[in-house]
Amino acid sequence: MSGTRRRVTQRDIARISGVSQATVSLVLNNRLDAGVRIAPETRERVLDAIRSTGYVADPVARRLADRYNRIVGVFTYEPVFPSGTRDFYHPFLVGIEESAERLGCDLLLLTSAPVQDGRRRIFAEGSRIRLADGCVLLGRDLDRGDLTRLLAEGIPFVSVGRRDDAGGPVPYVGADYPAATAALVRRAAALGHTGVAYIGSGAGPESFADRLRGFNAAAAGLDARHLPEAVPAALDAAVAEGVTALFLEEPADAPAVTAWARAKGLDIPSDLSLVALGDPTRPVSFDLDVTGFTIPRREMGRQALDVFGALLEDAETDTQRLLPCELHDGTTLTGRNRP
Amino acid sequence: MSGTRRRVTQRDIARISGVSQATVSLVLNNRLDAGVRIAPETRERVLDAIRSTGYVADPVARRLADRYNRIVGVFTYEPVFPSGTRDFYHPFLVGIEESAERLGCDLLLLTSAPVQDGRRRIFAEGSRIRLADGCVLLGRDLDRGDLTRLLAEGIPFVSVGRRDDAGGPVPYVGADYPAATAALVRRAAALGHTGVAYIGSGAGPESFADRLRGFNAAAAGLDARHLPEAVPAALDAAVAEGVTALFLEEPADAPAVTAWARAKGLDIPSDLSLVALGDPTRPVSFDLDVTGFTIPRREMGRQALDVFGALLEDAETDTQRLLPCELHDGTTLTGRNRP
DNA sequence: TCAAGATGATAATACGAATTATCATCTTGA
DNA sequence: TCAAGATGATAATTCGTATTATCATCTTGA
Repeated sequence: MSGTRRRVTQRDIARISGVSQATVSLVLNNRLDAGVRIAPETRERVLDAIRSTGYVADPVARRLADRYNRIVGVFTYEPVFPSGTRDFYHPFLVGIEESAERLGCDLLLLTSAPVQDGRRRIFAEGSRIRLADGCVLLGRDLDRGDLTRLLAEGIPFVSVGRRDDAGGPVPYVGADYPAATAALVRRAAALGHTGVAYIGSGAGPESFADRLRGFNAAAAGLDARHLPEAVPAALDAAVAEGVTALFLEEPADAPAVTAWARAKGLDIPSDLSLVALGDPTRPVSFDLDVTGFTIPRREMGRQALDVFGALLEDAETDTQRLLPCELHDGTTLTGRNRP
Repeated sequence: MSGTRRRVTQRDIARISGVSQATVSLVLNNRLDAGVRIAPETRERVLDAIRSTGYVADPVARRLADRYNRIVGVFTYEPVFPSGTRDFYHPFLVGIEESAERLGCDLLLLTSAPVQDGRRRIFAEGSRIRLADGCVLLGRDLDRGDLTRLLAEGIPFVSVGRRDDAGGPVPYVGADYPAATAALVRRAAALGHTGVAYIGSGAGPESFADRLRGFNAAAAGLDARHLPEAVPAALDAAVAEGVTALFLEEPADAPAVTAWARAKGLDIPSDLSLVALGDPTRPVSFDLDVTGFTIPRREMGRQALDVFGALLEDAETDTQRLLPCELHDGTTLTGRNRP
């Protein structure tokens, strides 16, 4: 390469067009306030120099001066391009990218955030979050401390997925798990199921708690129970007590549950119905078309950036949104005819 | 938001411990050079203040004082998170991310680049390519004009995939298609195939031309032909003239070719062998385990950033690298026993 | 006793852009 | 003709950190 290359700076533009650095800055920011005046022909001269050099402000310097860069940080609590969960996270990113393109923003993948205790922390030493105008957070369970600090420092951000308050309301675009889960429970009830079970912790990440809440609300009149883990012993007991429909918090558990059922000589769905509360977070190869609902991942990503844009511009928006999930008619939930 | 709590700065630390800001910086960076001396007890005092306040250097300011902003632009000629080609581009990004994390760089996805004539252009009006220290280019066919201009302007960049000169040598990390293709042709020859055909344009992107070149080189003594398109008529003719092994430039065409063969009553591989020259760029669901080679995508991404780092630091490196492809033993290339 | 060297810390400045206060110069109107 | 206002541009400063040149002060040794 031709020796040492230096960025083109405002000083360079100033020298080329015969004005001061301050003038260049004023032209660039299109300042038209009272008190700031630039002669049209001077403005043109500066703009010409900018065009001919392709000058772009150094985002680092801009941030130091507290300006925006049209850069959105994307922070995930796992590697951004994970191998295992990529199929799950990919649609979110597709949506995010779509909106970014529309908004004319670039995405900064916060890859240099070091991994501590097996997961990333936003505010680890040297985190470059401040390079971006703010960030979008992706991941199943975010660190509560991170959220609190983001709020406290006034850094604009949006979570993909509903979040509980963290020292203040957290902006998010989530999926309406309670509604979707409740709808499926009601469908099961309408099909004659009276013994239903929720399989999964129902605690930890908000998305788990939300599902369980929806389940409990809709199962009020039924014989409902909650199995924190999909272990054979618990499943055995539930079935023995008359449970005929299982609701899976983690759809990736479906193969394991199916295997158990097969071993027990139970047919799905004629003996036992199976409902998946969402999409599998791990890739599973599976032959059953499980009834359940689909998380509007792409749309969540898209709207997350919309909310983010509104936050930056202090525009009025609904900063806490729950999007409806689409119910999926599979083959694993059928009518209950036995007495 | 709870008022604006100002960051703790070196100035604050300096005030607390009764020294100058410069001293704080020296202590922080643990400078022990000749000419820089800090009394142990002063150092302790400063460190105490740092510990008690939880001070962390502002990465933005730190970078401003640096020559580089440690941002690597990632430019793709299609959306970075495409739906259709995701499985193909994904591994490159994984590798790029890995190296970025190691280098302490952040990745800026240039999603704001406007699409013109159906593809993105680097140097459009308002291009933000100069936000970063340089960039990594991804895509099957890059715009020659863009490459020329990048070279002319001395912007550090590395192409993922080999590129022809564009007014100068283009730094790249590519896959050695000629070698891999030639190896497979030789293997076919060793298995008794004498009539072989290359299916695909063999022109346009460098990766296509490279494959055809490798094919022709290794097929010198055979009855070789080149079918620019995988259309039935051409395939019929080739087979009629004694071709027994097909080499697919675009592995995603495999299902179409297989369907044609099936319709003609040709069995793969007993009547006709099939070789895939790389990985499918589009997702295909397919039941055959096609013999061919695999592009070292992750490693290409990784090394691309290594080269990029070397370019930035004017370090000596091989800036044009071809990585070997791994041959994949499938079930579609077998011995030819007929006379 | 006094110059030479060692020691410890600081002032000044750079990095690149944004902003405010200020300064010339030119128009007016009376 | 001259003060008041309009016009156009700039010098100086800010953001937080890193670095270099410089400056006191204190030890030595002869």
